[in-house]
Amino acid sequence: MDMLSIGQVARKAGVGVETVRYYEREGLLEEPPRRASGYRQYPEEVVKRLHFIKRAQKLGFSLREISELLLLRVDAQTACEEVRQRTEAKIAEVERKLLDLQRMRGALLQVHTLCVGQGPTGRCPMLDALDRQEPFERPE
Amino acid sequence: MDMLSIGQVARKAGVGVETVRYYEREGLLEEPPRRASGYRQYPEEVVKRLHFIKRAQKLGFSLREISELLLLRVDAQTACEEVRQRTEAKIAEVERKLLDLQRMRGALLQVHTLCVGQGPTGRCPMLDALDRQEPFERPE
DNA sequence: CTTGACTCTGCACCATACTACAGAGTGTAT
DNA sequence: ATACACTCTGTAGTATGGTGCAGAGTCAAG
Repeated sequence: MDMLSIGQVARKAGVGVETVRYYEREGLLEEPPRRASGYRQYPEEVVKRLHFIKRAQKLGFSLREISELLLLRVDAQTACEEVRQRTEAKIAEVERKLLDLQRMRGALLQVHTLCVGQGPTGRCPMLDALDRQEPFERPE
Repeated sequence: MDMLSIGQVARKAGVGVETVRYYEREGLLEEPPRRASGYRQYPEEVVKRLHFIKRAQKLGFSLREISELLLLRVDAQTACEEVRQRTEAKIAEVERKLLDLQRMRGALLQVHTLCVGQGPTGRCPMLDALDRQEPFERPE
Protein backbone atom coordinates (compact mmCIF):
# COMPACT_ATOMS: atom_id res chain seq x y z
CA MET A 1 0.00 0.00 0.00
CA ASP A 2 1.19 3.52 -0.73
CA MET A 3 -0.54 5.08 2.23
CA LEU A 4 1.23 7.59 4.46
CA SER A 5 1.01 8.15 8.18
CA ILE A 6 0.22 11.62 9.43
CA GLY A 7 3.87 12.09 10.40
CA GLN A 8 5.09 11.18 6.93
CA VAL A 9 2.58 13.52 5.34
CA ALA A 10 3.59 16.35 7.66
CA ARG A 11 7.30 15.84 6.95
CA LYS A 12 6.77 15.73 3.20
CA ALA A 13 4.68 18.85 3.25
CA GLY A 14 6.91 20.69 5.67
CA VAL A 15 4.21 21.31 8.27
CA GLY A 16 3.55 20.03 11.76
CA VAL A 17 1.46 17.00 12.58
CA GLU A 18 -0.85 19.19 14.64
CA THR A 19 -1.35 21.44 11.64
CA VAL A 20 -2.57 18.52 9.54
CA ARG A 21 -5.11 17.60 12.18
CA TYR A 22 -6.09 21.25 12.49
CA TYR A 23 -6.79 21.49 8.76
CA GLU A 24 -8.92 18.38 9.02
CA ARG A 25 -10.97 19.94 11.83
CA GLU A 26 -11.36 23.09 9.74
CA GLY A 27 -12.53 21.13 6.70
CA LEU A 28 -9.54 21.85 4.47
CA LEU A 29 -8.57 18.20 4.34
CA GLU A 30 -11.19 15.53 4.19
CA GLU A 31 -11.18 12.89 6.90
CA PRO A 32 -8.83 10.13 5.80
CA PRO A 33 -9.49 6.42 6.21
CA ARG A 34 -8.23 4.89 9.44
CA ARG A 35 -6.47 1.69 10.33
CA ALA A 36 -8.00 -0.62 12.92
CA SER A 37 -5.95 1.22 15.53
CA GLY A 38 -7.48 4.55 14.58
CA TYR A 39 -4.31 5.81 12.88
CA ARG A 40 -4.98 8.07 9.90
CA GLN A 41 -3.83 6.81 6.49
CA TYR A 42 -3.29 9.33 3.73
CA PRO A 43 -2.87 8.99 -0.02
CA GLU A 44 0.15 10.83 -1.46
CA GLU A 45 -2.23 13.35 -3.00
CA VAL A 46 -2.82 15.06 0.30
CA VAL A 47 0.76 16.34 0.27
CA LYS A 48 -0.04 18.39 -2.84
CA ARG A 49 -3.09 19.75 -1.16
CA LEU A 50 -0.98 20.88 1.78
CA HIS A 51 1.51 22.53 -0.57
CA PHE A 52 -1.37 24.32 -2.22
CA ILE A 53 -2.69 25.56 1.09
CA LYS A 54 0.70 26.80 2.24
CA ARG A 55 1.44 28.60 -0.97
CA ALA A 56 -1.99 30.15 -1.23
CA GLN A 57 -1.58 31.46 2.31
CA LYS A 58 1.59 33.25 1.27
CA LEU A 59 -0.47 34.98 -1.41
CA GLY A 60 -2.75 36.42 1.24
CA PHE A 61 -5.66 33.97 1.07
CA SER A 62 -7.28 32.96 4.34
CA LEU A 63 -8.07 29.34 5.08
CA ARG A 64 -11.72 30.09 4.33
CA GLU A 65 -10.83 31.50 0.93
CA ILE A 66 -8.53 28.59 0.22
CA SER A 67 -11.26 26.08 0.89
CA GLU A 68 -13.50 28.05 -1.47
CA LEU A 69 -10.78 27.77 -4.11
CA LEU A 70 -10.48 24.05 -3.51
CA LEU A 71 -14.24 23.61 -3.72
CA LEU A 72 -14.27 25.05 -7.23
CA ARG A 73 -13.49 21.59 -8.49
CA VAL A 74 -15.24 19.39 -5.96
CA ASP A 75 -18.87 20.42 -6.22
CA ALA A 76 -20.38 17.94 -8.65
CA GLN A 77 -23.89 19.09 -7.83
CA THR A 78 -23.39 22.83 -8.02
CA ALA A 79 -24.84 24.55 -11.06
CA CYS A 80 -22.25 25.28 -13.65
CA GLU A 81 -23.38 28.87 -13.75
CA GLU A 82 -22.60 29.32 -10.10
CA VAL A 83 -19.16 27.77 -10.38
CA ARG A 84 -18.52 30.02 -13.37
CA GLN A 85 -19.44 33.14 -11.41
CA ARG A 86 -17.39 32.22 -8.40
CA THR A 87 -14.46 31.39 -10.63
CA GLU A 88 -14.72 34.75 -12.33
CA ALA A 89 -14.72 36.50 -8.98
CA LYS A 90 -11.58 34.63 -7.95
CA ILE A 91 -9.89 35.46 -11.23
CA ALA A 92 -10.66 39.13 -10.74
CA GLU A 93 -9.21 38.97 -7.24
CA VAL A 94 -6.07 37.21 -8.43
CA GLU A 95 -5.63 39.80 -11.16
CA ARG A 96 -5.94 42.63 -8.66
CA LYS A 97 -3.21 41.01 -6.62
CA LEU A 98 -1.07 40.56 -9.70
CA LEU A 99 -1.36 44.27 -10.51
CA ASP A 100 -0.40 45.33 -7.02
CA LEU A 101 2.53 42.94 -6.93
CA GLN A 102 3.76 44.26 -10.25
CA ARG A 103 3.56 47.81 -8.94
CA MET A 104 5.45 46.73 -5.88
CA ARG A 105 8.13 45.07 -7.96
CA GLY A 106 8.43 48.24 -10.02
CA ALA A 107 9.05 50.33 -6.94
CA LEU A 108 11.57 47.86 -5.53
CA LEU A 109 13.46 47.74 -8.82
CA GLN A 110 13.68 51.50 -8.76
CA VAL A 111 15.10 51.47 -5.25
CA HIS A 112 17.53 48.83 -6.38
CA THR A 113 18.85 50.65 -9.42
CA LEU A 114 19.31 53.78 -7.32
CA CYS A 115 21.47 51.75 -5.00
CA VAL A 116 23.54 49.80 -7.50
CA GLY A 117 26.50 51.51 -9.07
CA GLN A 118 27.25 53.74 -6.09
CA GLY A 119 30.04 51.46 -4.89
CA PRO A 120 30.37 50.51 -1.26
CA THR A 121 31.68 53.91 -0.10
CA GLY A 122 29.28 56.19 -1.99
CA ARG A 123 26.21 57.61 -0.33
CA CYS A 124 22.81 56.20 -1.27
CA PRO A 125 20.59 58.90 -2.75
CA MET A 126 17.62 58.97 -0.42
CA LEU A 127 15.49 56.20 -1.72
CA ASP A 128 12.06 57.62 -2.04
CA ALA A 129 10.90 55.59 -4.99
CA LEU A 130 8.17 54.14 -2.84
CA ASP A 131 7.05 57.62 -1.88
CA ARG A 132 6.94 59.12 -5.33
CA GLN A 133 5.70 56.10 -7.16
CA GLU A 134 2.58 55.43 -5.15
CA PRO A 135 2.69 51.84 -6.28
CA PHE A 136 -0.44 51.01 -4.36
CA GLU A 137 -2.47 54.03 -5.30
CA ARG A 138 -4.67 53.34 -8.28
CA PRO A 139 -4.88 56.31 -10.64
CA GLU A 140 -8.24 57.88 -9.77
CA MET B 1 -3.37 74.03 8.00
CA ASP B 2 -4.00 70.84 6.08
CA MET B 3 -3.69 68.58 9.09
CA LEU B 4 -6.14 65.76 9.70
CA SER B 5 -7.55 64.37 12.92
CA ILE B 6 -7.20 60.68 13.57
CA GLY B 7 -10.88 60.19 12.72
CA GLN B 8 -10.50 61.91 9.36
CA VAL B 9 -7.42 59.85 8.54
CA ALA B 10 -9.20 56.64 9.48
CA ARG B 11 -12.25 57.49 7.37
CA LYS B 12 -10.12 58.41 4.35
CA ALA B 13 -8.11 55.22 4.62
CA GLY B 14 -11.10 53.02 5.34
CA VAL B 15 -9.78 51.71 8.64
CA GLY B 16 -10.78 52.16 12.27
CA VAL B 17 -9.40 54.83 14.56
CA GLU B 18 -8.13 52.10 16.87
CA THR B 19 -6.25 50.56 13.99
CA VAL B 20 -4.39 53.80 13.33
CA ARG B 21 -3.31 53.98 16.96
CA TYR B 22 -2.39 50.30 16.86
CA TYR B 23 -0.11 50.85 13.85
CA GLU B 24 1.55 53.72 15.69
CA ARG B 25 2.22 51.47 18.69
CA GLU B 26 3.63 48.83 16.36
CA GLY B 27 5.92 51.33 14.65
CA LEU B 28 4.25 51.29 11.23
CA LEU B 29 3.25 54.92 11.50
CA GLU B 30 5.53 57.42 13.13
CA GLU B 31 4.22 59.39 16.06
CA PRO B 32 2.45 62.45 14.69
CA PRO B 33 2.66 65.94 16.16
CA ARG B 34 0.03 66.76 18.76
CA ARG B 35 -2.11 69.77 19.48
CA ALA B 36 -1.96 71.39 22.90
CA SER B 37 -4.82 69.10 23.91
CA GLY B 38 -2.86 65.99 22.99
CA TYR B 39 -4.93 65.31 19.85
CA ARG B 40 -2.91 63.72 17.05
CA GLN B 41 -2.51 65.77 13.86
CA TYR B 42 -1.67 63.97 10.66
CA PRO B 43 -0.42 65.15 7.28
CA GLU B 44 -2.40 63.84 4.28
CA GLU B 45 0.54 61.60 3.42
CA VAL B 46 -0.30 59.17 6.18
CA VAL B 47 -3.42 58.13 4.29
CA LYS B 48 -1.24 56.78 1.49
CA ARG B 49 0.84 54.91 3.99
CA LEU B 50 -2.29 53.27 5.36
CA HIS B 51 -3.40 52.31 1.86
CA PHE B 52 0.00 50.79 1.27
CA ILE B 53 -0.21 48.77 4.47
CA LYS B 54 -3.69 47.48 3.69
CA ARG B 55 -2.84 46.48 0.16
CA ALA B 56 0.43 44.84 1.13
CA GLN B 57 -1.44 42.81 3.71
CA LYS B 58 -3.72 41.47 1.00
CA LEU B 59 -0.59 40.26 -0.78
CA GLY B 60 0.33 38.15 2.20
CA PHE B 61 2.86 40.42 3.89
CA SER B 62 2.82 40.61 7.68
CA LEU B 63 3.01 43.93 9.47
CA ARG B 64 6.64 43.17 10.29
CA GLU B 65 7.43 42.58 6.61
CA ILE B 66 5.55 45.69 5.62
CA SER B 67 7.58 47.83 7.96
CA GLU B 68 10.72 46.32 6.47
CA LEU B 69 9.46 47.32 3.03
CA LEU B 70 8.75 50.83 4.23
CA LEU B 71 12.19 51.08 5.81
CA LEU B 72 13.86 50.45 2.46
CA ARG B 73 13.56 54.14 1.79
CA VAL B 74 13.97 55.68 5.23
CA ASP B 75 17.37 54.50 6.38
CA ALA B 76 19.73 57.35 5.53
CA GLN B 77 22.54 55.82 7.58
CA THR B 78 22.32 52.26 6.35
CA ALA B 79 25.04 51.16 3.98
CA CYS B 80 23.92 51.18 0.40
CA GLU B 81 25.12 47.64 0.03
CA GLU B 82 22.81 46.46 2.76
CA VAL B 83 19.78 48.24 1.32
CA ARG B 84 20.65 46.73 -2.04
CA GLN B 85 20.75 43.22 -0.62
CA ARG B 86 17.52 43.56 1.29
CA THR B 87 15.86 45.02 -1.76
CA GLU B 88 17.03 42.11 -3.88
CA ALA B 89 15.60 39.68 -1.34
CA LYS B 90 12.24 41.45 -1.44
CA ILE B 91 12.25 41.47 -5.23
CA ALA B 92 12.89 37.74 -5.28
CA GLU B 93 10.04 37.20 -2.86
CA VAL B 94 7.68 39.35 -4.89
CA GLU B 95 8.63 37.45 -8.03
CA ARG B 96 7.94 34.13 -6.35
CA LYS B 97 4.50 35.41 -5.43
CA LEU B 98 3.95 36.63 -8.97
CA LEU B 99 4.77 33.20 -10.36
CA ASP B 100 2.41 31.44 -7.99
CA LEU B 101 -0.38 33.89 -8.68
CA GLN B 102 0.07 33.41 -12.40
CA ARG B 103 -0.14 29.66 -11.97
CA MET B 104 -3.25 30.12 -9.91
CA ARG B 105 -4.81 32.34 -12.55
CA GLY B 106 -3.98 29.71 -15.16
CA ALA B 107 -5.80 27.03 -13.22
CA LEU B 108 -8.80 29.26 -12.58
CA LEU B 109 -9.03 30.20 -16.25
CA GLN B 110 -9.04 26.53 -17.12
CA VAL B 111 -11.88 25.85 -14.71
CA HIS B 112 -13.69 28.80 -16.19
CA THR B 113 -13.41 27.75 -19.82
CA LEU B 114 -14.56 24.26 -18.89
CA CYS B 115 -17.63 25.81 -17.37
CA VAL B 116 -18.45 28.38 -20.03
CA GLY B 117 -20.32 27.16 -23.08
CA GLN B 118 -22.14 24.34 -21.34
CA GLY B 119 -25.32 26.37 -21.07
CA PRO B 120 -27.30 26.49 -17.86
CA THR B 121 -28.76 22.97 -18.20
CA GLY B 122 -25.62 21.10 -19.30
CA ARG B 123 -23.52 19.19 -16.82
CA CYS B 124 -20.15 20.63 -15.83
CA PRO B 125 -17.35 18.20 -16.69
CA MET B 126 -15.76 17.48 -13.34
CA LEU B 127 -13.45 20.39 -12.91
CA ASP B 128 -10.14 18.96 -11.95
CA ALA B 129 -7.95 21.57 -13.53
CA LEU B 130 -6.55 22.38 -10.14
CA ASP B 131 -5.77 18.71 -9.57
CA ARG B 132 -4.10 17.97 -12.87
CA GLN B 133 -2.34 21.26 -13.27
CA GLU B 134 -0.44 21.34 -10.00
CA PRO B 135 -0.34 25.08 -10.26
CA PHE B 136 1.55 25.31 -6.98
CA GLU B 137 4.00 22.49 -7.56
CA ARG B 138 7.22 23.70 -9.05
CA PRO B 139 8.67 21.31 -11.64
CA GLU B 140 11.38 19.46 -9.70
C1' DC C 1 8.42 -8.95 24.63
C1' DT C 2 10.40 -4.82 25.53
C1' DT C 3 11.82 -0.28 24.11
C1' DG C 4 11.44 3.95 21.65
C1' DA C 5 9.18 6.37 18.17
C1' DC C 6 4.72 7.29 16.67
C1' DT C 7 -0.34 8.24 17.04
C1' DC C 8 -4.78 9.09 19.33
C1' DT C 9 -8.23 12.73 21.65
C1' DG C 10 -9.04 16.72 24.05
C1' DC C 11 -7.90 20.83 25.81
C1' DA C 12 -4.96 24.73 26.86
C1' DC C 13 -1.96 28.07 25.20
C1' DC C 14 0.37 31.24 21.73
C1' DA C 15 1.24 35.15 18.13
C1' DT C 16 -0.71 38.33 15.07
C1' DA C 17 -3.77 41.84 14.05
C1' DC C 18 -7.07 43.99 15.41
C1' DT C 19 -11.57 45.78 18.20
C1' DA C 20 -14.09 47.37 22.03
C1' DC C 21 -14.76 49.44 26.16
C1' DA C 22 -14.15 52.72 30.43
C1' DG C 23 -13.43 56.93 32.27
C1' DA C 24 -11.72 61.42 31.45
C1' DG C 25 -10.92 65.41 28.72
C1' DT C 26 -11.67 68.46 24.16
C1' DG C 27 -13.95 71.09 20.13
C1' DT C 28 -17.58 73.42 18.30
C1' DA C 29 -22.20 74.61 16.97
C1' DT C 30 -26.18 76.64 18.65
C1' DA D 1 -22.92 77.28 28.48
C1' DT D 2 -24.38 73.13 27.16
C1' DA D 3 -24.80 69.39 24.22
C1' DC D 4 -22.78 66.00 21.31
C1' DA D 5 -19.23 64.19 18.68
C1' DC D 6 -14.60 63.47 18.98
C1' DT D 7 -10.14 62.24 21.24
C1' DC D 8 -7.11 60.62 24.96
C1' DT D 9 -4.79 56.40 27.69
C1' DG D 10 -5.04 51.97 29.28
C1' DT D 11 -6.63 47.57 29.39
C1' DA D 12 -9.30 43.67 28.00
C1' DG D 13 -11.47 40.83 24.56
C1' DT D 14 -11.83 38.64 19.73
C1' DA D 15 -10.70 35.97 15.36
C1' DT D 16 -7.48 33.43 12.87
C1' DG D 17 -4.12 30.07 12.44
C1' DG D 18 -1.76 27.42 14.58
C1' DT D 19 1.37 24.87 18.63
C1' DG D 20 2.03 22.18 22.79
C1' DC D 21 1.01 19.19 26.27
C1' DA D 22 -1.15 15.02 28.94
C1' DG D 23 -2.41 10.55 29.27
C1' DA D 24 -3.35 6.52 26.82
C1' DG D 25 -2.75 3.33 23.16
C1' DT D 26 0.10 1.39 18.79
C1' DC D 27 3.98 -0.13 15.76
C1' DA D 28 8.21 -2.31 14.56
C1' DA D 29 13.06 -3.52 15.37
C1' DG D 30 16.00 -6.23 17.98
